[in-house]
Amino acid sequence: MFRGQYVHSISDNGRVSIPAKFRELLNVKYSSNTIIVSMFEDCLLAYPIMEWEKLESKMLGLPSFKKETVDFERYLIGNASECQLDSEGRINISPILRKNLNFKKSVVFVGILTRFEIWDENSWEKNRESGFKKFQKSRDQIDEI
Amino acid sequence: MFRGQYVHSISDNGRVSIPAKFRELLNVKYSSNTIIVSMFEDCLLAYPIMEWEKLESKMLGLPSFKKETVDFERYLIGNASECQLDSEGRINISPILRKNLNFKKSVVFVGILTRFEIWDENSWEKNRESGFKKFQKSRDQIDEI
DNA sequence: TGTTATAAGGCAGATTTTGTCATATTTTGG
DNA sequence: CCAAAATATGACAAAATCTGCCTTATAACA
Repeated sequence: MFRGQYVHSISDNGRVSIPAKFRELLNVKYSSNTIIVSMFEDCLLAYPIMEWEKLESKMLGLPSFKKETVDFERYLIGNASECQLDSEGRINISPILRKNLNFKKSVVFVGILTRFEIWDENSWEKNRESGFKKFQKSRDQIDEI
Repeated sequence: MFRGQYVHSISDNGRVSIPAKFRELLNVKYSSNTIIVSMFEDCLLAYPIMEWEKLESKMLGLPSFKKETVDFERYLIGNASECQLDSEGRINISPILRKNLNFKKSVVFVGILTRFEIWDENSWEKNRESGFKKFQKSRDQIDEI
């Protein structure tokens, strides 16, 4: 499972290396170094290809002209890009995604079970301040599930 | 699957190159460089010929005099045009479609699984601002499926 | 038929992406 | 605590991609 945080620097042309722990998980558990990176709120969302395909096959079953489907797909699929880790364990983040999320110098990888997020370091710091409050709010609801 | 966004510039006479990733998918998965381009909301909608034909056969099953069928077909089929990618991977967008959608200098390709959309860059920017809100609205509904 | 407009073919430069190597830094194990 | 291994990242070269431009082909029109 993806867990924990790692800060890496991102090059001018958008290349960044994936944390070794995550790479190992991709190799061992998913036997694949292909991931899909998309947007979600204020960060990138990365899935091992296998997990992403589960999501996509759900989508393919939806009524394809329905407004809600289009809005959802346009956002989540429309921002998605497939990445192969290179021999050094790096991927490229497209200029569009970097611009959208204001990626500057350093990014933070945040592992979340079957996926991981990638934040601009500054955004992550800002979000972390309000994060604890959000966490407090969510506590009770989660227990009820 | 078509995914992600790519910004390309469109020439004065309406020629534009299809993103390399999309071209590859057409070659590898669909073994054809013929696509059908039609209109949809504020953008063009492009299908590999094979996917388009699936859509057409669905339509043939619809009650052909029903108001909704006629309206839908008149719009989607009536605006459709077949395009072959040239040796450099480019297609021409007809003057009518360009005028309808106000295509100026740059267009954005948005991959959505079995099809992709083509937006004028300005329209896309405007839409994107409201896009996240729409995505938020659709999230819960999608989860329930 | 000749003229103009539109579409298509193809080359070539600019830019971007990718692959590989090298080096600095961190982690690990004895 | 030190040596060895693993990791992160910078730098450079090679390859791919995009796009402007020029040319040729086709169609539209007077």
